[in-house]
Amino acid sequence: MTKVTIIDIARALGITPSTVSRALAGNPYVKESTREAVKQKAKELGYERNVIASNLRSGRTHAVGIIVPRIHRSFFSSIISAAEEVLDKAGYSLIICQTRENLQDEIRALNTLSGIRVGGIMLSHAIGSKSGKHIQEAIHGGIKLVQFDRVFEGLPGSTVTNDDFNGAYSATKHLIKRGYKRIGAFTGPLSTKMFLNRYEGYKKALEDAGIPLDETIVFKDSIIRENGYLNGAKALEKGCDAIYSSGDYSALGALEFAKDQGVRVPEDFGILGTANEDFTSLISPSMTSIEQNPREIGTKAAQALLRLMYGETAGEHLTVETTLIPRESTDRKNG
Amino acid sequence: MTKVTIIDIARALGITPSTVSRALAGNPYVKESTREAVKQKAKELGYERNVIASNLRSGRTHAVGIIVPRIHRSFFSSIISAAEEVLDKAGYSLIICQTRENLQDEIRALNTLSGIRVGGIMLSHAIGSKSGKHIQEAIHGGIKLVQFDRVFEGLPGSTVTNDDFNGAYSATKHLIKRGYKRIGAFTGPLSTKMFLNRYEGYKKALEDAGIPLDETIVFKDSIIRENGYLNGAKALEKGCDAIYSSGDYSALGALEFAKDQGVRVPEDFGILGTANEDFTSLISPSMTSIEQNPREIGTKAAQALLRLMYGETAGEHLTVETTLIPRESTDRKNG
DNA sequence: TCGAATTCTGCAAACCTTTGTAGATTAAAG
DNA sequence: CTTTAATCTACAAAGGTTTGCAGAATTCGA
Repeated sequence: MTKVTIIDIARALGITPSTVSRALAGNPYVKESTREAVKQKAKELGYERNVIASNLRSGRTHAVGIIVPRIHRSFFSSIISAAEEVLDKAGYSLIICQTRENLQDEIRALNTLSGIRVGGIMLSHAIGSKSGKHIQEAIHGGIKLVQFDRVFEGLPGSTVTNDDFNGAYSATKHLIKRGYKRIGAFTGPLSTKMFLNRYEGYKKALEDAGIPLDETIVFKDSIIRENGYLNGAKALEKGCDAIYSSGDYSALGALEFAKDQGVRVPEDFGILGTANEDFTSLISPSMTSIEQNPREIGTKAAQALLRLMYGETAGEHLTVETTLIPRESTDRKNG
Repeated sequence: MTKVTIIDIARALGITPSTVSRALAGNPYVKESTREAVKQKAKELGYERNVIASNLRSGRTHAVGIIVPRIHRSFFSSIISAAEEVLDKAGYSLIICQTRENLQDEIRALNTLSGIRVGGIMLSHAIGSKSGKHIQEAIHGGIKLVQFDRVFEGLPGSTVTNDDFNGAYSATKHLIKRGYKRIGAFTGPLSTKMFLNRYEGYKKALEDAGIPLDETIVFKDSIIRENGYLNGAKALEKGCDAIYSSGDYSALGALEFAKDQGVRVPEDFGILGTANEDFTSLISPSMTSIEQNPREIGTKAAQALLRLMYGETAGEHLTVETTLIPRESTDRKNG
């Protein structure tokens, strides 16, 4: 049991706890010789500062929370990993909570963190969470907020999101450059801002290349593998020679359909996904994908949170660029 | 700023803080009507218990730490995810730390957690950590320890590991049943207990089937994809018709070599990996693999930690069974 | 109706650190 | 040798909760 306190040190040296506290805290008003003696004795007795007591005095923990839908999704775990590195260096501990896409769990997590008196919260909200009201309520008492990836508007604090428009734009442009002529799109519900932005990027790239938009080859229910398979069939039927997909799994579905039908990829059919999941480099043919750079999202979100807590900003909106990773599934000789 | 305290509630009701505290804590000695009034007033004033203060009084945080090499490795993030669910239900927060396989970071993490006065630590040690000495030192003061996956012997507390012997045994048996006759093994350094156990399981399965062990088709440097490719070549050269691998990535390498050479999988060459990485179900042919059930490891580790903290045990050694996931890469008609 | 048992509540200390204020000591200046 | 300034240290309160002990109120049996 370690229970050496500054009182023990003070007693051993015949001085008071306040002096010991100041000596340890680096207060310049304490004599050098005293400071040395204190440090010496502290080490000798195996003193360990009681963080809880010092937190109580200051009213705030040296911890921050991160709330994500699912920890084990590679996108989120990469963000967490990067954020942890930044926060650890700054002397903050990271408390982790997951919502399983569920509003109730999100509220629970917010309450827990606010109860612990964390200095701030990094949040990517659950699908089941339809407005930011409960978040607004939970972040009283000076708790700072950084939203990343999935963002509600109208909340205080900072945000970090991907530049989805440009990601989709450069993806589509990549397909055009490779000589594909009739490029279909896989996307999700356009009510979600992220999907909308990607769709806009896709449209803009077509427009800039003088290719008319054909809404019959835009598939707005393509976020899972099965639908990718089905919509891949439809796309081929409608004469597409390439697909830009908002996700890797739906792109994989289309790839599987093509292989099943003996359609050659990339020669006759180009496929490009989004997220750069691990498997994209491991399957055959390997799949071109848009890397979202989750580590950078995590780093920026953590740094933004530190700035909020230090009072260096009242809120900022950061974007993280995406990176095109070209692979075999679009690697055909220029048209 | 929420700064309603039990003192405010007490004052508003004309009673004392101690009664309020007891009422809120569910102490049976407080009158039902008083308790109701307290709860009512607490809600009315928006009271939020100051966890820091209560921790200071009790000397212990309602938090536990988890230390892993890398958060974003799917095996570990699944463990973390499952552990979080158990701990959250029990009212504990989970603080996350990563070592990046580095001893220095591991020591830092241990010190941080011990400084925060967590109730316990779940740990899978870094490769760079060669003995448990620094762990021993850090877990003074009643902090409980659960080691999982990578375990040092001789430390207090509990452990949770896979049943590697049986996993390898049933994997090898699966290959034998499918009619493969000459089964090679991919493994890592046998100084690591985990690899040793798997190797023993492989040997036992051969022995039970009356197949003599041939050390020339045991490849002890096969944990990465590249070596899997190279050793896949050697194995085929030596007449193997199947490979049991301690990892999925090296198995993938062998699979790629077979495909490059036109060797048919599973007809002429069976391949079986370990870890059941995402990609194993996504590649073609899909790969049979040993699932390690990381979620179960996480669940058991968290439960074991709770039992330690509640004083229900002084230490236990749990194993998690593995599960064979049969897929195309070994799916040939019985020889 | 009285005493004892039971149920309930208050007092005050304890958890350990930080910090404003005031007092003490030393050094420098007159 | 005294005054002023500069440097250092002590005192005590504050931060909010929990809990052992004692005392008050209530209930019950006799």
